Amino acid sequence: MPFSIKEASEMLGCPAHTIRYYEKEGLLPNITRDEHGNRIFEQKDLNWIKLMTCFRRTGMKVAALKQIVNLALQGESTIPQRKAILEEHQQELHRQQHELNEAFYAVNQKLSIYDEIQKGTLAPDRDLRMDEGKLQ
Amino acid sequence: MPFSIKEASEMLGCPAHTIRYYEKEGLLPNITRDEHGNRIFEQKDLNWIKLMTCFRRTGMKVAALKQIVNLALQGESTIPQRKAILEEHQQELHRQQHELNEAFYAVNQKLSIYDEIQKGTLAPDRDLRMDEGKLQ
DNA sequence: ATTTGACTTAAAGTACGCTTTAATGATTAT
DNA sequence: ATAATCATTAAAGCGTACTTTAAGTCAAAT
Repeated sequence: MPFSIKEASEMLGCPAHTIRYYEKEGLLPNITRDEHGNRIFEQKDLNWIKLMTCFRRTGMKVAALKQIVNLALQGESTIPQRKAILEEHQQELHRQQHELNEAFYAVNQKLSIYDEIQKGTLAPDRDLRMDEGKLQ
Repeated sequence: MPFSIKEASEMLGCPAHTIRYYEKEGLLPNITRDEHGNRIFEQKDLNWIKLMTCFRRTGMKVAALKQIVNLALQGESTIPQRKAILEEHQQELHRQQHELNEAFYAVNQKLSIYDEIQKGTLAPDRDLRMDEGKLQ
């Protein structure tokens, strides 16, 4: 059940150096060590790292994650603050969803313009243009 | 119909310095100048900048945008390469959508765990844990 | 025995995308 | 006339998140 940093790294798809970096930054407060000082990862640690990387990949800053951890370590009374941080990230996710939708629209439009040029349906001089007004 | 850099900046919600930086990097090849060397932005320029920032905000690198522009300047024969770049970005958008969905799930779950702790429905010692197995 | 490989640390380096600074010039307002 | 406001450039600086390097410890394999 316990894993080495290499195993953890492989299971998570996350470089061992990055895991050490996260621990140093205070994102992983409960990683124990064996008799040689080597890190031991349990399943719950992997789950926590998964959560951290999930939030990181969607743009939450290391400093914000650190803050959540620090608050959690102070106990239940800090739940309102933690909630506020997560709700802020939820907002950020909504913003990203909006940007993603716009980008999907734009890339699809560009690709179909290319198709039309290649089929000869469209004059070829629109290379550096958007179709006016369609992108908010 | 023509705009100063300040007007463009305000209309786009993008710092003037950033617009200059994009031009210097070759992302905006067709910006003309007035008799004093000041940039003049037309609606089509604004549309193009909008497209560039849309792609940038979703993680496309400045170098990739530059490459698209360079290819477009070489004419219609480069459409296949441009298409390839855009299709790669489309893949990237799908990856981001997946990450966004995971993050939405995780943040919602965390928030409802907080709610349950506050309502007394859940024991309060799960602060640093994910609910096992629910996040892929 | 010694080589191989996994682990440790602290610190320096890198990539990227701006952002700020500094030095200068022109137009408009008072 | 002079100050404020807008513009220009090149270059330096910055923030973030790693990533790499260097130097070392330990245990198993040859």
